[in-house]
Amino acid sequence: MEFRQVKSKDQKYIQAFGKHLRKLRKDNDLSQEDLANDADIPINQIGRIDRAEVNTTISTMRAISKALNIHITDLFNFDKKS
Amino acid sequence: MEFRQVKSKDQKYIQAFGKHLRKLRKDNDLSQEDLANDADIPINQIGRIDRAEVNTTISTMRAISKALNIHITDLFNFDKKS
DNA sequence: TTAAAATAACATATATATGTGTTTATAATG
DNA sequence: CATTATAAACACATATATATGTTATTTTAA
Repeated sequence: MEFRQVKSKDQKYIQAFGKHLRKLRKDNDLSQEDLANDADIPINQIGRIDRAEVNTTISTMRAISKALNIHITDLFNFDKKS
Repeated sequence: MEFRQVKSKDQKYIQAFGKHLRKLRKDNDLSQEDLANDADIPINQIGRIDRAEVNTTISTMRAISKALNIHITDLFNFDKKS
C-alpha cells in the first residue's frame, strides 16, 4: 500500500482532525494502543487516523469518543468556524 | 444489494443521525436532489444516509454540512448526551 | 541499550461511494 | 377521480477506500 494519505479534497481537514485526535489522546496520557483497546478497534487504526491516512466513519469516531469520554462533536472542536 | 442497513453496532445511532439529517434538510425546504446538488454528491447518497444504509465518512458529512450552512457538529445535535 | 510507542509496508474482506434504471409514494392539478 | 409531476425508495452493479491483520522498521523515552 505504501505511504498514503486520504485522497479526499478534505485532506487538510482530515489532517486537522487527526492532529486534534492525537492531542486529545495525549492529554489523556493514552498510547495509541491504550486508546485502541478502550475503543475496541485495532491498534493500527488509531495511527492511521492520526496520520490522516483514512477518512473515517461515524462508528469509528463514536467508538473513539466513547473511549475518551467525550462527545463525538468534541472530535471536531479544532474547527471553530464552519 | 437489496434492502440494507448498516451492520455496525451503532445502527441505532446511525439511524438517529439519518433522521436528524432529514429534518435539517426539510427545515431548509430542500429535496434530496437539492441537497445532493448543493453538496456535490450523488442524489442517491442522501437517501442512503437518511435511511441509515451507510455509515458515512467525514468528507461526506463535511460536504453536507457546508451545503446546509451549518457546522459539521450540528449534524450530531440530535445526540445531546455523550 | 532496552523497552515502549509509533510508523511503515505489505495484504485482504467488507463497506462506502458511486452509477443507472425501475418502482413506489406524495403532491399538485384539471 | 384520474393524471401528471416530483420526490423518494428500491434493486441491481462496481470502483475505490475503509477497516482490518501481520510483520518489520524507525522513533522516542526510560
